[in-house]
Amino acid sequence: MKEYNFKEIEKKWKDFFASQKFVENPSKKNFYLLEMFPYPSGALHMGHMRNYTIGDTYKRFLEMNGYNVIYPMGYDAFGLPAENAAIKSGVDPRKWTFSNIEKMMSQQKQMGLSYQWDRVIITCEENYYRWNQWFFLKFLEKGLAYRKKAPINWCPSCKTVLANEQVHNGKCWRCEAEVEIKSLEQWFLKITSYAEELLNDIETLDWPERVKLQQKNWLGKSEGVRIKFPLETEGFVEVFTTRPDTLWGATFMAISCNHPVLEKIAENQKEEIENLKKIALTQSEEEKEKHGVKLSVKAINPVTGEKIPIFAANFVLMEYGTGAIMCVPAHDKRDFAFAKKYNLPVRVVINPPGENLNPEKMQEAYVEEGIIVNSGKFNGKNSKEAISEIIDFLEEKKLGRREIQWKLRDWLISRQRYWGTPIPVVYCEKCGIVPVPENELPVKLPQNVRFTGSGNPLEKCQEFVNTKCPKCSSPAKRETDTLDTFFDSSWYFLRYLDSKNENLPFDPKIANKYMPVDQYIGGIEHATMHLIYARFFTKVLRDLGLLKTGEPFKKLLCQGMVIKDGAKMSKSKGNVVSVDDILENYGADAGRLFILFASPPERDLEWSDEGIKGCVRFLNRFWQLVQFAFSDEKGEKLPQKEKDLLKLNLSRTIKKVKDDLKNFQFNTAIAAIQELLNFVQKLKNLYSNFEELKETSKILVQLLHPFAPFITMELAQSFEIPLNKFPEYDEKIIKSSQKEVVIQVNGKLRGKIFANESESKDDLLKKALEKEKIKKFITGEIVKTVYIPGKILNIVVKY
RNA sequence: GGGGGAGUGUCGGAACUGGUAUACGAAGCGGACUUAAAAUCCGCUGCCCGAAAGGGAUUGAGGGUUCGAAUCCCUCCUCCCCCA
Repeated sequence: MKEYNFKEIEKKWKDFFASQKFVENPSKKNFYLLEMFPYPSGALHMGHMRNYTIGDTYKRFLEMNGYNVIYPMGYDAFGLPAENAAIKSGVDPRKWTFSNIEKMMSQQKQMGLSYQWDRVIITCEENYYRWNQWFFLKFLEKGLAYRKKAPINWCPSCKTVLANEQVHNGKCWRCEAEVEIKSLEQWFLKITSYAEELLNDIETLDWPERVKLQQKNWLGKSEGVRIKFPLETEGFVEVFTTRPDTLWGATFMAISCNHPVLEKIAENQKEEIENLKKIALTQSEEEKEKHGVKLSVKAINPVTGEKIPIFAANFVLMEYGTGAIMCVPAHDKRDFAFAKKYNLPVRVVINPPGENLNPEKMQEAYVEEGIIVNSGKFNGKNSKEAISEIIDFLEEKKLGRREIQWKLRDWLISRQRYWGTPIPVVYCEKCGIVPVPENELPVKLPQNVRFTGSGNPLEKCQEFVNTKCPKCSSPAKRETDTLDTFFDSSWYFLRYLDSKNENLPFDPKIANKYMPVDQYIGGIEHATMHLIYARFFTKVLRDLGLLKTGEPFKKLLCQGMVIKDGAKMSKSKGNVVSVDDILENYGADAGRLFILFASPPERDLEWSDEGIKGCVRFLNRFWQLVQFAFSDEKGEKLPQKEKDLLKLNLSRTIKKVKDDLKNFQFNTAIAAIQELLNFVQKLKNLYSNFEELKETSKILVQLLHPFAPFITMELAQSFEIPLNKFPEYDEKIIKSSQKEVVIQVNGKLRGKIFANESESKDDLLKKALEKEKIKKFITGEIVKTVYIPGKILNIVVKY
């Protein structure tokens, strides 16, 4: 008998799996299955392996159930690591990236992933990023892209811009110099104009609740009111608040140190305010202490008529709301702390139910809802319920108006980096900002640049920077910023569908046929950024007439992390398991099987070397059994009872595996197959090569195929087992089978009786009472019996 | 600080809609094969009492609803993730 040699088998079939093409059978339904494409950082890690194993298993299952499945793969190839490698070791980012892609692709092929490789896209290739530029121009035309000043992290020693994650405790990650905040003109996309729609459409998505919630929080819609506070001199300052129920308790006001009103009312305090600005810039939100400069001019609380002090404060942002807030120390934590520090009055306007707060004795702000006091005609009302009434009152008196605020900011897409999509605009002294005409795309990334680690290499590349104005042909300069790589990943799923199109990013007819993506699989870390940007992009493309759908991903599965020794795998912890080692030592089938078996997909997966050995053992037993079934070995006849039981178990297992796979419950599906194998093996030990063993093995091979494609493919070829259809089960056999009914006395297990589901309660009770083991617990009068057919009979006895 | 998720044997994890808690796998123990080991195969294996038959307690802690709770409700504890 042939031994199971995974190396030989996997080598034999990997190219076959990698050469699969999408064949559209019009009588079958289409299904678009998508996995998040990787950043080509070097080699696959276990998180990738988990993501793709889930996808490929599901894809094979769908195909066996009669779907045409679109299953593409690509590489998110622009980004910082390539550029950092160039700075560090002088390698060309392009070469670095492509050699990583080659490595990762070969690993993916070794895993047996059956991607349609003819669709592959690599975002750093011209035929991809030119369409980024094309989209940028469309955004510009539609008024959805604009320039404005925005703060960036600047390392004065490396002379470069840093991403947030490259700033560690206010210092540059590479040279540890203090990071400065600089203000630069940068490009933004107006994602905020889609905020309302992005929020409303969340309801239509079949996504995990926690991701939907994270998106809602990220968008951060708050309904409130804009209130005018007159100044004692002249003019007014507007504040935005979601808590107008506390307006009567506003005893001071805080405004941003960049607030324009300061020009008028704080001329004599300029120096103090400048000092405050410095604190605001250098400290991160977390460690920032609340500082304020008391202004000489006071404001008037519009409902109490009281004069209240104004502070320029470092914790009020000009970007959010109106750049000014009303402060209610009694009912807001931050205001309370500030009031204590500067010795400001605290006035209670909301009492907890059944209690009267004493402002002098309060240790902390009372932020909950309660009963309104000290607020004129609203006294005695519930604070939360009264909010809307109070806003009506303010609108009526022309003191304020209803307003909606969002936490969502416009999307900053400028990166002062080389390795990204050049933003296709030109700066001309005469014409200003001029978009590069469509027919001149792509604006190519120059190849001969130097990476010094200081500044953006594009700025120093003269043949790139110097150009002619497309409008007036006078000398002009190119934009040297490149696009955020989230731009690339916001539409890649559309390019897959028509990856070779030379005239358009994709043909709308083709996209409309397959969009939206039916199932998207990826990590939870993308719950906000990528998944919001892609949704936004899709809506814009819909409004450009390129797409019918406004939502890209119908269903989403977020897989958990792969951990080892209780911690996330990372180089610094030294607990990284290499994908190459797994494939080399245990094989792709065993690796896939273990990943799916060890934990349900959405939960974290604890890696275990012992665990994967268990999967190797299972595959070995599986191989041996099927080989034996198709050998010349003779067997005995199965007794009728065993025959029936085998039939029942087959149907039950097929049903369970099918149902579980539909719900991504791979772990229990595999357990069911193992259970079946254990059962069949016991029959084999007793009856050797019994007649039904061949048919049973065939079903086992078919059931296991989506999980372990190599071993099953090899067996299928040897013994002519079709793998194009998922096996079928007989519902009748499952329904009519006898079930073990549990007999309880007062809720405690006292015995078991086999019975049909049609068995009557009285008959079963009679049978139960005949049993000595059960009878002895009936020590009093039977008050009640509860019978769930096929499950339990509970006899309730009174003592 | 805000939001979310999770606590079940020695470990990873099962348990349908409230209905046999611990499926499946790992580890452990015993046996077979072997000169020996590994591999493989067979059997046992959550805890307490008991020689056994059997019985009792048990799903982070405490309480409640119910004939019946890992599952539903309340209070509390611990861990993880995301956002700030």
